[in-house]
Amino acid sequence: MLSHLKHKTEHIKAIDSPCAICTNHNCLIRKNVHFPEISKLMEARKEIKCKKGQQFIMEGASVTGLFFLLEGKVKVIRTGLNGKEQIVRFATKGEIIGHRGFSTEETYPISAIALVDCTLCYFSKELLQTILKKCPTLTYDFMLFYANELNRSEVRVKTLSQMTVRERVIDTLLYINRKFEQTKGFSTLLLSRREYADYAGTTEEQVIRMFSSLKKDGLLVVKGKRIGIPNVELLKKEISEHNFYFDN
DNA sequence: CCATTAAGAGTGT
DNA sequence: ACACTCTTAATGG
Repeated sequence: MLSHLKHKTEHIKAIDSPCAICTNHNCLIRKNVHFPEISKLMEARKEIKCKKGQQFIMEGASVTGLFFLLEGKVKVIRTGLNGKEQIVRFATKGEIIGHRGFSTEETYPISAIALVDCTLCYFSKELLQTILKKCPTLTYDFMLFYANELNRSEVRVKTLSQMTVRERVIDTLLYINRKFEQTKGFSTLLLSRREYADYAGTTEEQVIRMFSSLKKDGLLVVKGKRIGIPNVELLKKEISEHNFYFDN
């Protein structure tokens, strides 16, 4: 996949000053670009193009670095009990991928697969660690990020263990809805029913049945892979009756 | 461009 | 969970 680095014709400007002119203002590196130490990171930055369906992090592989998603959409999965894949989270532009392996782990606990063509910024583990020791605001931003991620995963435990199938599917739909943009009332992220199931912790069939059930109730608009929520507040009410609702 | 095939969606048991 | 039908997307000549 490093062969894509050869094709640099598109972002010639970006090579001189990659992070400073980056439009991705959510990026933690971008936010702290005023630190002189960051320039080392910018120089060592590797831009990786990843095609749809391509896996760029392999579960169990030794950790070499960390990815920032510059453009695209990614699913982060981990292998479940009977080889079933479980979708841990989805990632949009600006998000960090592979951060769990970054800490003290030797190997990545997750796999990451591009859902559309992606552009990734790659930083080596060693370099990032030395920069973090010298750049407190960057380290603080990382800490906030990790704290948020921990909260997210704790909420997830509750969702998966205590919600009904119907509630989990609705929760998944709302999660996708708030995380990804929509055009003309439909989500820009196209997922298979299987992928919805892998996130909601159900089977493909139950997702299909739940979709047609919600469609019948007028809570969901389904046109093939295009999924639309006509009234988000109404759908939220379906799960907020018996559950506290968390935006994560 | 059309035809064949593969993949995914949907439904009943 | 499985088997089956139907629809849609991909491939190849």
